[in-house]
Amino acid sequence: MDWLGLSYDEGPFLQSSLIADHTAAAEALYAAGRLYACDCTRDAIDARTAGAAKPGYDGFCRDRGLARSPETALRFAVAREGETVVADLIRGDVTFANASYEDFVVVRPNGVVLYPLANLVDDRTIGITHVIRGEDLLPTAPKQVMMWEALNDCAGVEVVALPQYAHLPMLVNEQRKKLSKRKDPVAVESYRDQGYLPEAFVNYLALLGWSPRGGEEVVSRDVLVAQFALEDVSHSPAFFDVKKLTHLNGEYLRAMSLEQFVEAARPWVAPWSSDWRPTTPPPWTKGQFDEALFSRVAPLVQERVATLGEVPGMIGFFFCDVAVDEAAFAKVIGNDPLGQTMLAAAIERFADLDWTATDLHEATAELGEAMGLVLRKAQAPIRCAVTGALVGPPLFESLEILGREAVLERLRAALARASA
RNA sequence: GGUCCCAUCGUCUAGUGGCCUAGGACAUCACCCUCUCAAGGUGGAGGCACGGGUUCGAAUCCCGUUGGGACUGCCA
Repeated sequence: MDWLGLSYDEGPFLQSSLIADHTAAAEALYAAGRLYACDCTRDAIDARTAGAAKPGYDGFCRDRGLARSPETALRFAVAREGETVVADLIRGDVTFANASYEDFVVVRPNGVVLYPLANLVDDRTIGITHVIRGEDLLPTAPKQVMMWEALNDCAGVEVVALPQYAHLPMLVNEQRKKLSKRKDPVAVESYRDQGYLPEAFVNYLALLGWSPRGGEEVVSRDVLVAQFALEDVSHSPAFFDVKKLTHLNGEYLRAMSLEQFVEAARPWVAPWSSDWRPTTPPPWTKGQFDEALFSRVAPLVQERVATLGEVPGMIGFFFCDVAVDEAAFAKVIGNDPLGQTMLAAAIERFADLDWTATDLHEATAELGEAMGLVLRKAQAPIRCAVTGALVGPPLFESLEILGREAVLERLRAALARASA
């Protein structure tokens, strides 16, 4: 929540500190005859209702006039007729038949007030105006409305207006099932760890079930706050699409200034100088890393990554020994005589050359031309020798930044490796 | 089983009776750009679940069907 910049205006409140209120509310309800004692065990209820059309508690103890004891729980006497309406900000009035609710337990035999009532009492005492939660809680909303109104009817209990309810659509997985904390990757921290920006994450989340006016999907937090309305929220479940999140994150990354990008990437490229650090460290050491060098390299990768976690892998060759992609090496150098010739020619040509990206570019093009190779073919062995891979940041800028000595050294090493 | 919710491209959505031969975004495909990869540009394919109504006119309203989901604890 902190990471996402989401904060609260008051609280947090500890439910345990409001226990006296919970008990008082339960007593008031009992005194008003809305709660009754019940000593049925689960087994007894099941035995009684086995084969019945309607499962659940059958109201057996409702009229038995049982006295309260350490063996009795307190159940709420739900009206047998009529209906309860939940005025939902998102879905409108949702009507439930009271008969479809059983007399649910509100207080345990040991006196503990259960969550549904406790939660509701907290809302009343804290002055909650809006209850915004997942759609999965919609079926329990009538119970709360019933109890809320029952409480308002109790003598000596302050009348409090019902809060506004808003039941948000569920977030589902590929199987269209409600997202599960156990089975699905819902940990926000892991997105931070992978290098998603909080602004992008919040932006994407807002897009799930809601859309900004005007059609522009990249919206700042200010616009979000100004435009968002519960009434506009979609009614149907949404699938969390990481691909789209990733795209959006890339847009945010590219929209940053160089300074912002460099700073945002710090935890991934220089974790030792950052308060927070991702679980995967960069392939280089603190001694190998060069802050100034990174600033020069950053523009090369800023528009090529969609998450900050991708940065280290893309620029490792600037700071430490190249991790050679064997398949790539074999393809353009090991098994390709032309590639080796190209390297040899480059070593000679690069020895004395104005060390600028432009000259490097031209020289490589000319070398290739002399061998009948287009530039895309000519640069491949050089790229592989220097960066270890066939894909990466712009080659000639990279060579310029890396410096003549390092480049020549790697070209020679690759050539030696090929003939070994 | 019962109750409730939901139903527009693969995905997220715009759409509140005529502006819809249904718009956008992600993904996807093609082309362009190009030193690789991206980014960017252009274009393509792709959807109103089905059936009845209501109406001069339905993606939009009503009913039904089908499909999906949630809930159904002396857990929170």
